[in-house]
Amino acid sequence: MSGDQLHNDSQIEADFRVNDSHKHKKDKEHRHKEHKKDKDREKTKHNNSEHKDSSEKKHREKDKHKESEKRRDGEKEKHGEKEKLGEKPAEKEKHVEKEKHGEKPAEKEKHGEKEKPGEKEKHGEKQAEKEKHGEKQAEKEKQGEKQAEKEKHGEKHGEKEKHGEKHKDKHREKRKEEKNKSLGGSVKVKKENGFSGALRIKDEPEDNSCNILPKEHAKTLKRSRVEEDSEFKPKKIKTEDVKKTKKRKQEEEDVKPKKSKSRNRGHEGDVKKKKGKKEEEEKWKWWEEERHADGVKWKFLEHKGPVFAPPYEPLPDNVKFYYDGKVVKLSPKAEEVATFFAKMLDHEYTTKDIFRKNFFKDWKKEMSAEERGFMTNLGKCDFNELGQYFKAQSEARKQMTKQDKLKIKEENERLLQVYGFCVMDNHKERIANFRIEPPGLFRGRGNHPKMGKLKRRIMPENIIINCSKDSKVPTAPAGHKWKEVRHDNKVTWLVSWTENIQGSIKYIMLNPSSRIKGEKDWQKYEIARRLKKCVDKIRNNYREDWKSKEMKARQRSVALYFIDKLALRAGNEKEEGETADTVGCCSLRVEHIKLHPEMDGLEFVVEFDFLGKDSIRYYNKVPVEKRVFKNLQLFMENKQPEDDLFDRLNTSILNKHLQDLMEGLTAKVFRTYNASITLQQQLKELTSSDDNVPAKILSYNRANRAVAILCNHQRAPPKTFEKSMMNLQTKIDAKKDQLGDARRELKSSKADAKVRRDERTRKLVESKKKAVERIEEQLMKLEVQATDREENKQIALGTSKLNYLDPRISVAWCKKYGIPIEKIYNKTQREKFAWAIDMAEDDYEF
DNA sequence: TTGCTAACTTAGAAAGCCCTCC
DNA sequence: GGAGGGCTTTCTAAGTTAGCAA
Repeated sequence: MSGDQLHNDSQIEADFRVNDSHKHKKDKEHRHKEHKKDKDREKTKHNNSEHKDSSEKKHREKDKHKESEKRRDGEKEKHGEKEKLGEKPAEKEKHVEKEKHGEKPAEKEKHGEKEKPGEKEKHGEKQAEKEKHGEKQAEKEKQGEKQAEKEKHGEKHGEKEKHGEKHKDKHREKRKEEKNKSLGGSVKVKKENGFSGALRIKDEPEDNSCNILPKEHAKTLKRSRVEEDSEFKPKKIKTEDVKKTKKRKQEEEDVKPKKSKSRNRGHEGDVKKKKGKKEEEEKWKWWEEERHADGVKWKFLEHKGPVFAPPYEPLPDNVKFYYDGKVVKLSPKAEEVATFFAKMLDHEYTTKDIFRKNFFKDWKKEMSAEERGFMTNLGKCDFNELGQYFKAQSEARKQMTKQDKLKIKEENERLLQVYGFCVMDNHKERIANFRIEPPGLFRGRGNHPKMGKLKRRIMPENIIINCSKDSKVPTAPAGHKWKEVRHDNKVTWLVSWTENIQGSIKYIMLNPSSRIKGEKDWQKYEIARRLKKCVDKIRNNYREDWKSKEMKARQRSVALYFIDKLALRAGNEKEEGETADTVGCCSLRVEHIKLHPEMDGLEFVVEFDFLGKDSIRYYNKVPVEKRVFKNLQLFMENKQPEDDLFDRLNTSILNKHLQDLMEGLTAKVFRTYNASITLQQQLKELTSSDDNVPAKILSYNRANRAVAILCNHQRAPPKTFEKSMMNLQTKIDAKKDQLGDARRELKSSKADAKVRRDERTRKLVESKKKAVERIEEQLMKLEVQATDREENKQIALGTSKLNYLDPRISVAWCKKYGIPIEKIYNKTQREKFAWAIDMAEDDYEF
């Protein structure tokens, strides 16, 4: 069932989301009103089956939660320290009783306040050990239940109230069904990736000292740099290489043969090292210079402003639009929006109900009153001629003469030269996206409730320019003016505007090769390296918290365990009806996991199934530690599928906690850390110095793939995948035949040589031998290529390579095994990672 | 503490470009 | 030389995080 069949009434969906930690605008607006209503509802909640207002409901949940918290807090205060430990006298007695009867350390640990921290840790280990090595299942479970019972105390009451009400909600089932459909049949749903944690490397034999000071990590760098918190020193100004711009074209020329060589799988030929080296020498090595003081992003910034989308060109008269079979000459505005739809006719989007509904609604707003009057049914609109016209145009573009193509290319190059660069602190830097997004129809991913809405044309009057006071402010297009000119050197953007779909701000920023982006990237990996030093401590810490008396701490620790073990994203709360229903760790709902005490011969298996960022499905079956499993059971107790799994947790709470554990630590850092450490470890495991270059590259790709799988970087299999695999197989078969022939020839020449014993035949044998070797190598390369491609069918390597893998690991690997860096990073990637390529030696350790 | 949002990173899809092969 | 196909680049959506204000 396709995702568009999901309900498209976002209100309905919003109505039945029960989440006591959700915060919404609506809530705020209605806060005072709701508060009053709340009390009344409490009285009548048992018959309350027809609530229509989600914000009301959420607010109620929130208040109940608060009340429950208050109750607990009150109790805590009353009972002093004992309460802090979550244990009432009676319970304590029970506990002593249990100990008498030979309770396991697990029980003791629950009451860990009695133990010294060191003992605690030991206990934790022992416990894990014991659990692994055959404590009786039944006993364990019983224990877990008791524990859960106790720990829920003081919270359960509120929870029950909450759920008593929830059970009444008749629409919930509907929502559940829809969610299921969404998970099972959304457009972007991919095959199960089926990985377990097997690829993960969790324990580094490194010292586990927790180095939390950012200053320390700087020592590990090749060159020292000014620390974030250090006093600002005026940056050394390095004169810009004036040739650089002119050289760009030249460079591209230089790179062409390089590219071609590196792409040519048949040849392992050297790249043009000399030219490459020269190129790099002339690059500005910002990483050898001092950084700006904290917060200051630049001292001088000058640019030419953005490039606007070309104005709309009306359709030629012979291209007709029909409504209900009759030709309709649309007004210019309506026609423009109609062309947006027509250009997407081949796309699945235009078949989706939500898309069509949103489009038609917004299109109507652009129509004249007359058009609006009679065009009331999108189904009666015939865009086919328009669609064909655009297809023909696109074909014509492909068929253009070389000269015409060159003209366009030159014009693009001219635009790039004018608008594609800025001057930042005396250096000419490339801008990433200097073109303003053209108008069109919004293409949200997954089941986005706003797909199909009209993305309006951005005008200069919508644009905020950011540059330095002493720079030449870009001039607005004739007859227009900028919305605002700002001089804010605490931000990195050059241009911004607010888009109309989500009301979010869009920016024009610098290219990843720029100093400003590179520095940030470098810093990101340094933070991840700092995490490496304290990750053991943090892991021990969260393991301890699995036994905490505080529900919040338990949830936090289990969530952190997932983030660490499974590289899940933090999972911010999202506004319902505004975006696709996707989740991350903190926003997981009960319906997203299934608990299996035993599965496929493994104990305590958690089955995850949810849509993550970009509505990419995350499916994984993971054996977890018993304590995690029991905690999950506890978190799910008395909850409905659509309730938050971690109802006491959000990303803000989690990140604040992480900040206390290590300066600069956030949930995201775990992804970077685990990705990089996995790459390093996998490279060590997979690379053999005896291998030839293609085999080593296959090992690299496999290591990269392990990370991509860990991070769940999926892609839709290329449309031409099957065909290209078949072609490759044909090539392999042909090569095998060729090899057979060559071997036969070698054999016969050898026989010949035995008889004749002359120089000529001996030489012939030699050449036949070489031919066989050459073909064997070619065959091996093809086979490696096939393996690589097959393994890569649904995995996207680029995202992890670009965003999660410390490039110095790759650089060091290349240096160590004599692999040209061009085999791993293409030109753009080399530009982005210039800092790493320059500074990492073959012995670099992440 | 909560809500809001600016600023930035991360993400997959689509478009564009260029190489290989016939 | 042009068709096919793979790699690169562009595009922009969708996340995360920090910081501010009430």
